[in-house]
Amino acid sequence: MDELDSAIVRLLQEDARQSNRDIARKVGIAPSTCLERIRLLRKRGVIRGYHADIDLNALNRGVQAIVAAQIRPLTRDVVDAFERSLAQLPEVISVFTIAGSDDFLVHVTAQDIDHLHAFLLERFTSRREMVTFRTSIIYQHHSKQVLDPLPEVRH
Amino acid sequence: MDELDSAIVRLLQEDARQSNRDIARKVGIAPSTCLERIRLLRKRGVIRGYHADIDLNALNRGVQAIVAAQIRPLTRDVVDAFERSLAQLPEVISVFTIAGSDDFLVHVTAQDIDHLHAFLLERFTSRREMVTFRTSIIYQHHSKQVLDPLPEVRH
DNA sequence: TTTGAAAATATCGAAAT
DNA sequence: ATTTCGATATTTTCAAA
Repeated sequence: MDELDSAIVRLLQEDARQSNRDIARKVGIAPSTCLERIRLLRKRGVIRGYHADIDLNALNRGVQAIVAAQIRPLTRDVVDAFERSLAQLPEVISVFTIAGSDDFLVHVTAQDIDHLHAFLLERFTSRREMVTFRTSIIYQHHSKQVLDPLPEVRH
Repeated sequence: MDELDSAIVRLLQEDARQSNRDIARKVGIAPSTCLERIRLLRKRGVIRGYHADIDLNALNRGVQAIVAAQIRPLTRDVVDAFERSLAQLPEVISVFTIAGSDDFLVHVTAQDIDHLHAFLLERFTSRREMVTFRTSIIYQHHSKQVLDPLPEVRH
């Protein structure tokens, strides 16, 4: 990851659909070099993928919430099964496994408040491993789409 | 948003860098039609952008945490200023404004635990509007990259 | 890394279904 | 309204320097 790679990564975060040629021009290298660099970044796992960012309203997901969940026992089996089953639910869009009094933060979406309520009653309340969960409606969510590398640690 | 649009949106979520030609072939329409549909989806704001997904470790962001923050007073001025100042911090990658006992969930990243600690001490502890905040280290974060529309509500 | 050339793709207007 | 066609511009891709 030199300066060139960082610049390429930054541009692809800004607009993943711009042409290799444009990226090459902006960072000041030949298109073929740029192409090869992007390939390597992809292969090394630095670039994990390219994804369109879609308006949740257009996906009929007008309501969002964060569910803070506590489960027991915290064994690998139970934790893994819980995570896997969450991942299968269409309403679940992201899961944070965390340390602290809560074990998970689950970012969920639904058509409206009624669907959110029904979803939580059907998929959360009834779980055997669920100890408690608290639901917080999300008023707004702003996510940074372009992240720069943080400065290296001085030795 | 008909079936065709949904299919295009799904494909662009899976891989935003595939060619218009490939997308057209996969959904079974002419490339020119596909191009026009993608343009309209973009124009209508259904597609908000295309972004490369980058490995946080490669960005020197090996540690993640969620900070649940409570601020007062909850006036528009204070809330807006708080959100704006968070957005400027390189460590902050996403902010949820929520209802409930906490007002914000702030997703932050840092080089390591020491930097996270220093960051929180410098940028959170000292704020005048901050009533309390609790920090939870993130062990894992899984985010769905492809979201389908939720079923329409029956009338 | 770059150059250069061929193959693939994007793009647009016009005509057709 | 969508598609097909044709024509051109642009881009990707790779072999060779």
